[in-house]
Amino acid sequence: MATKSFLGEFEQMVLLAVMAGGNDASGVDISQELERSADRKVSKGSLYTTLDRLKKKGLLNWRIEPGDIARSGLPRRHFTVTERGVKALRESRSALLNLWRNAEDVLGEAGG
Amino acid sequence: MATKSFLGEFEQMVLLAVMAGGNDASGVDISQELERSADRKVSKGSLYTTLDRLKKKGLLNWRIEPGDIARSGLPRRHFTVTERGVKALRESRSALLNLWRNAEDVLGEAGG
DNA sequence: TAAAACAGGTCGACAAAGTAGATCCGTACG
DNA sequence: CGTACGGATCTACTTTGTCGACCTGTTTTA
Repeated sequence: MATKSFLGEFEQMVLLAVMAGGNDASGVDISQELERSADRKVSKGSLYTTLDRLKKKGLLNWRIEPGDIARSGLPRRHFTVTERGVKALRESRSALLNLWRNAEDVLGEAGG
Repeated sequence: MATKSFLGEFEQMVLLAVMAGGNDASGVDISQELERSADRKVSKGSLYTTLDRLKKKGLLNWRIEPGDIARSGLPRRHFTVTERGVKALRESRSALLNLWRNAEDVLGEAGG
């Protein structure tokens, strides 16, 4: 368990946002999900940079969807969290859940 | 809501660890809690650096406890999460909870 | 009592993550 | 054409994350 690599806060959120719509999101989907669920506005730069890093770490992948639909013409990327990504997410969640549990007195119940 | 500042992953965990034992932890308490609940081993350097930064941001405070106890007459710091710290933690938790909820299909239930 | 062995902490430095603005490219529209 | 626009990339800078080495008083102990 030595060199476990932890997810940064934003990385974690991005990964989660990718999965939110069925683990096949476009850049726009992601930023909308982030804005909705985390009340967090991100710039394109921030988002794509993070997406790239996540891929470099093998936690995420994408395929190019040749565009001939809707707005027709432009290809766009569809992102998918990999197995490793899901695993990292689980670990991260479990750690946080533990910690929150122990601080519950002050933080208040998780449910609310 | 403009310049909301988000907690980094580690900062968050440290804050949580401080509260775990009643919001009055020593450096050692914190690193033990981190190790126990998050299965995460941290060096003194990492820990104290983060603690300092957290204080600089007003999310944490400490007082020096003059040492007069048994084997260690050394003074040590006792850390406490501030109101703002608790607030930041709550926000962070709520965002993550939302995101997790939407990704539940793949991550599995939160309860476990 | 000098010198290890310790506990608790501080420093300096560097890697990784977070963030945004300018820019680019192909398409739609007037 | 020229402008607006969605989608994405690049460049560059700030914050966080992480450590190892060093420092300072305390006990132990030969």
